[in-house]
Amino acid sequence: MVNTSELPKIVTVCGPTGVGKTSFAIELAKRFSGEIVGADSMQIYRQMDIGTAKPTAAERTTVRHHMVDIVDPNEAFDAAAYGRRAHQSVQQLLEENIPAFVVGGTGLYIKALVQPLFEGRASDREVRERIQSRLKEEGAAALHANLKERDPTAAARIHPNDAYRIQRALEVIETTGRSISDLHDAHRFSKARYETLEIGLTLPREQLYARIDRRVDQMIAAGLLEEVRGLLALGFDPGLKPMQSLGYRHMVGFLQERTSWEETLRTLKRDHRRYAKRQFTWFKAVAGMNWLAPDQVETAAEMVERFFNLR
RNA sequence: GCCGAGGUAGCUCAGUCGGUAGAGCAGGGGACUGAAAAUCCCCGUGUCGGCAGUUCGAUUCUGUCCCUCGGCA
Repeated sequence: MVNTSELPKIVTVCGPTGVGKTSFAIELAKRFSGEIVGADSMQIYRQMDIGTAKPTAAERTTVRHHMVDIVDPNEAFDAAAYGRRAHQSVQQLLEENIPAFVVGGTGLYIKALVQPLFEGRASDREVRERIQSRLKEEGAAALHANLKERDPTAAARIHPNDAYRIQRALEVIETTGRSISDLHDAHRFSKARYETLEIGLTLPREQLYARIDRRVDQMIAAGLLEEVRGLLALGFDPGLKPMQSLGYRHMVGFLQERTSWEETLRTLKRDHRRYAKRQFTWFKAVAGMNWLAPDQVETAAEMVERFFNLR
């Protein structure tokens, strides 16, 4: 058993898209004169505001936000980079004695902050491109078969259709000379950087889905289509990672006349719902999660007080 | 009121020459260690509109009632 009492304390607030994390967290952080560290894989991108439901300028004046608007859409970024940079932000807050509230819906990012990922190395472009072209030519099944020879444990864990993970496993072998399964087995998320109070926001499925539908309509009304048109005009390629995310890929599909407007809205809402469901699956598996409704700020505040031993 | 068509999974429908049923969409569950708003896996029991009759057995045939949609009055 790891003694966590020595670790610095932070509060995390997570939950599915559209549940109301932003206003909840701002209200909570305000009471403790804390600051927010975003844990959202899309809000990190500048110029992508409407589709990512980024906190407004006013909200960010009320409570200072970190890890939002930190890279351009065409810059490389990933969970490990997030873990490093978010850790720096939190360190700084701790030094200044400011309570840190890590808020967002990207489970892997929160994990990468609290329990750093295994020591690997970002795959260099050459290796990644080589594997990608092999994937294109030979297909996922062939690469899976190849992985089975080089790292049978990983091959057993990864489904033959899961092209991304097959690719990653091969990358790790080529960049580190070791198998990803060995590295994982040695790592196992055994060390934590912080002691956390984990708050998960939830709502009955029906209510959440109604909120999501409404929120998508609001994004459209706020000019999501124009935002995407602007990004394209600035030269950002539709193939860029953030351009493949919810909302952005849908607007691109419409602009390229692949889908009607009606179909675009339908799939956009549907895909948001499916995303929310996947987030639930992730967060449900987090041990020690304290589930609350988004209007239970009061309860959350009491939990935070106890957590920080403020009374 | 009469004539016609139909009432089967949340929605749109298929089907059973009588042995209690299946697709698409929607939805649900799960995985997740440097692309994670990504990627991947698994999941279809529903008074076959109600009641009665025929039958060993009816969602399937017959009768009747209810409802929906057309057309005619």
